[in-house]
Amino acid sequence: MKTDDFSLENFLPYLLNQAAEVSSLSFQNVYKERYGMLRTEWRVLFHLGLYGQMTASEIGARAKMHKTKISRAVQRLVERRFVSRTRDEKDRRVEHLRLTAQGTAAYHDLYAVAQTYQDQLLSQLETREVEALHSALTKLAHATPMDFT
Amino acid sequence: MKTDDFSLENFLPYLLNQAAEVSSLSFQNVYKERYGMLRTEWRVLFHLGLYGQMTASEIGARAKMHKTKISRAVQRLVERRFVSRTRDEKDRRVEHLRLTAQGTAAYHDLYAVAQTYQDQLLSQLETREVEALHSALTKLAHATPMDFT
DNA sequence: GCGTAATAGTTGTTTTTGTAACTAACAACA
DNA sequence: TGTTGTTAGTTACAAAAACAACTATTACGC
Repeated sequence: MKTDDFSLENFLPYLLNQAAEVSSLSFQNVYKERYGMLRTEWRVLFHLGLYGQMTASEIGARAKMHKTKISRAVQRLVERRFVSRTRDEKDRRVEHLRLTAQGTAAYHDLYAVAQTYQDQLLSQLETREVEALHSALTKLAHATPMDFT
Repeated sequence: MKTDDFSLENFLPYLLNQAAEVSSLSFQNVYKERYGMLRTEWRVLFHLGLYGQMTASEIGARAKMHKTKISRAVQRLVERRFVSRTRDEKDRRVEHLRLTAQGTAAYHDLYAVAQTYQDQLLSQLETREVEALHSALTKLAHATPMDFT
């Protein structure tokens, strides 16, 4: 399908960024105000909440976040007692991360908010839009970058 | 429609951000390498290219960009002779921005790239996905933020 | 007109991110 | 073993974004 009426408003990267920004904002306010977290920290928290114990690399691979981002996010989460780290016995380069009790509480709280929020977001859309949106975004998020140079 | 299988991978803000990041990257490389532009600058350029002469405020309103971002983007674009500014005669607070010849050339070049890029992106999707994606993103991008506090 | 508020845009300072270089630990293999 | 390469994670520095305070100009109410 060729784009004939190309303009800024339907340039996909632009539109995606705008939609992402707008739809992230309200949730961002919650984890920021309640727990003083940044986006990177919230992501790490959710990964640990959903998948249990993980290493920084594993989180990075799954979330497509650079390791320095994760390193700093983990550092702050540890400082604030949301996450604990333990060195691996076999391979002493590796650190296992897990939520503390406080981290788990925060996770559960934010999880509930996220779910409510998601429902509100999706209620603005029709069922067929939701389905197509989901599959389209998943494809795009996993697409390999193209080379234009 | 209630979300029952809620997880990180289908949390809309998260998914949107990932898709936006991935799909922006390749195009970002082009305007960065060819013209040394940042995302904010590229956006301003495209607004001026598409809509002709505009003021900074008008661009801000349309692109939902904060005025400081625009101010600095314009500053750099003017320095590099992509954009020219002229004070309004009636209201001397206002500046009218427009592309220079060089700016227009860059715009046309990037416009072509964007169009090709868009076609490649959309070719990964099915027609019904493209349509639903577009309408869903437009709705989300213009939705009013919710309050959770 | 005069004081106050509003608007357009800029500047300064602090956070956050990006990039690259780094340390520490392990692996592979001559 | 010892040398080379790889991987996990950190740190340091530069680039960019966010936020607040600022100047200049116009609008408004009286």
